[in-house]
Amino acid sequence: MEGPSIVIATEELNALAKKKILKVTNHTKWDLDSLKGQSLEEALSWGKHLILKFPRKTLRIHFLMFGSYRIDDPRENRIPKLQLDLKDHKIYFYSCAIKEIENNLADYDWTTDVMSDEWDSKKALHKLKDQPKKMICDLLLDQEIFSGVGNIIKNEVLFRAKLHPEEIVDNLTSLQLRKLVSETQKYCFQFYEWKKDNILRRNWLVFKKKKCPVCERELKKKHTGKLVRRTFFCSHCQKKSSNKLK
DNA sequence: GCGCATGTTAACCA
DNA sequence: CTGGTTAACATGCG
Repeated sequence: MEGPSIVIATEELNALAKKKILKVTNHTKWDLDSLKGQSLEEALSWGKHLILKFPRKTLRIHFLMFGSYRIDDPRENRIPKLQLDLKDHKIYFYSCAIKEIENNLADYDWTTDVMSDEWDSKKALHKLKDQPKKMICDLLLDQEIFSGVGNIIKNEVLFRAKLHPEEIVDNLTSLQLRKLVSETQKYCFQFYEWKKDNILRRNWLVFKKKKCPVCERELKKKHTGKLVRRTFFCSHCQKKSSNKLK
């Protein structure tokens, strides 16, 4: 689950804040009995982290690849990692990593969170330039630069910015790098809107696609970069630019 | 039914 | 210490 999906989760959960938790069903390794009688104070997100603040406890939930949550409407034959029963609603978290964290959230730097009001694009640009030999397909997935960006967003951003996934920072102009950063934020918010409207998949331009939507050539599918993550790209529209003017 | 994939961490080894 | 590899986690899809 990627950053924008976590933001949607916080919105759905915040609608249930301040309601007393009547029952806790816990399959994590943490002792969460004390949540009973408390209520969710606030749900926040940092990148792909979902942070649940309770008066005397703070949990961090990471959905990894396969995790999910439901509000009411539980999955059949599945034991949730954590279930919180309120008076009128039940909240279920499935196959996720749940961790109790310190209540002070000062460890989180929201300037790196692409979905945050505090997102600092200049800082991201500098961090890119600090790693001139790295491929941009890897840098986009670096949670210390673009917290919340995942592999789907990476694919779509690279196509929109017309950049080759295996391009290294050194070979890009400052303009191209700024474009990369701005397209990332722009697409993250687009992802968020489409996801809410349930039309995310149908708007993918390259992810899991066969043909380039612009030139109609066959897309390349390759596991790129040091991270070896799946990348769909058009080698005609996303050319390497080794001799660009700086 | 197999193999892979919207992801991260930790153990292990060179 | 650094960097690379592997496993673990656990589910849906083609």
